[in-house]
Amino acid sequence: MVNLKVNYDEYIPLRDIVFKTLREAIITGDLKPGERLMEIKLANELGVSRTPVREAIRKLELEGLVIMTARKGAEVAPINEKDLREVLEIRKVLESLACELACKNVQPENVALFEEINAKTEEAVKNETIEEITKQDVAFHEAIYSITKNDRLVQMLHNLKEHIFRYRLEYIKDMKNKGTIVEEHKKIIDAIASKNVRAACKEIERHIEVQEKYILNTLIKEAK
Amino acid sequence: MVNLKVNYDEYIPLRDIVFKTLREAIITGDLKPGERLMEIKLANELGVSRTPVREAIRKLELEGLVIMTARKGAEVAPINEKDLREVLEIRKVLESLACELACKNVQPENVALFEEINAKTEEAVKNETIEEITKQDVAFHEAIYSITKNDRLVQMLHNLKEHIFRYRLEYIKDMKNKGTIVEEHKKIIDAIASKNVRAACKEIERHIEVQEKYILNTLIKEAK
DNA sequence: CTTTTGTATATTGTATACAGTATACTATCG
DNA sequence: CGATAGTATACTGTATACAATATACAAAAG
Repeated sequence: MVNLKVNYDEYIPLRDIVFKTLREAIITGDLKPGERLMEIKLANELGVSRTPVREAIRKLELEGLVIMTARKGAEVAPINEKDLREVLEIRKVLESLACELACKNVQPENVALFEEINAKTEEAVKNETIEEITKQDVAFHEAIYSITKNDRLVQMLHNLKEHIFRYRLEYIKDMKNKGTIVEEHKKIIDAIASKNVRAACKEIERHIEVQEKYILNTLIKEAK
Repeated sequence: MVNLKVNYDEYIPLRDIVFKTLREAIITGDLKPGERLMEIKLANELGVSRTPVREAIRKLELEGLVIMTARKGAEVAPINEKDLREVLEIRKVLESLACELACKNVQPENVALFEEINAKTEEAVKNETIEEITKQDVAFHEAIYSITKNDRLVQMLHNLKEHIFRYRLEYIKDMKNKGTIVEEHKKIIDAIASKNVRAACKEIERHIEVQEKYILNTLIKEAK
């Protein structure tokens, strides 16, 4: 008998496509803070009916990317300093936990991957290709997540990252900061490689604090 | 002119009522792990149409209380040791963060409330009224949350607590453990009152680890 | 008797319809 | 001219209808 199996992952309900589409639009700023999400309009634009749009909005609501007002509908959640501080405060301890777990589970091949990613990051910094820097930065954190063996933690970090991406675009453009990313990552790699939990946590927290300062600076500058 | 204002909080969409109802049913075990959530059946039982039921399920899905299978529908998420460990691992660092923030913001009147709650807990332990112990235990943690000034953290802790409640019912029944709750809470109160971040974090983490052991014990016993 | 195939039924996925509320605009009154 | 009431429109909330897929059972073939 031939071993055939339908890949259930191939079928994606419209609601999930709509969900991802809207989420992306919010994160990139295509849909701006305060902008209303009108079901019929979105349904027409996406070529679907209201039902999948509504279901997608329910999910965005729980992720905190949209705010509901009864009988008025959804609007894109505002971005502000308080929200950013809250998210980063939480992200700091969760990334720290991820590093702690990474220290426990790390294998030589993981370290090799970390270093490979960081080499690519360094290259991207030299070429000043912002998109590539961002991509490699994400890859680096993902590489850490992948060895935590805590799926829920990974999921939560992904969710937080979505929120941060709404701010971070500006941050990463700030040239002064780019060189430090590679150095910071290097310190984190060394700490994890030597299974030094305390150092790994300290470094990742510092790494996020640096980000926080830059993003907040950008925010404050923009507000002026 | 009379200052009248419609209270928008009074209107609650059916989807939210259904959501809360189903969540409660899952947490209490009314809906058992693996049980299918069939839309028409639930809609009939609740006296509503499928639409609000579906939207409620979308939220439960994102909270991780139900698992979706494409074109087959939702079923109540299983409870198992891995999931519990993951949730507790995360909860530990988030409760710890809550304590840290509480240390920063604590006022004398907050400490008074903590002690009032703990006195009630002690009373409940003496009377061996399990329901009251649980209620006061929740109140204690809520009291800490309320001074963190991080709404997102509070929301996340609530979500995690839902998951833990699915296990904790058994744990709290175990008499041997009851006395220690009051002692542990006392240590946490003292640490927060004296703004000793390190001690507060240590004590809350230990507090959760004790819980973890008891719950895991119960789980393993049941599995046999 | 076992396996396969066909068919009926149940269930989800998606679209549409209807009802009620909010919003914007216009006309009327003071 | 300003304020208020009336009316039309737009939008959400909820229910229902239709389509496609999954499941269960029975009949037929081997």
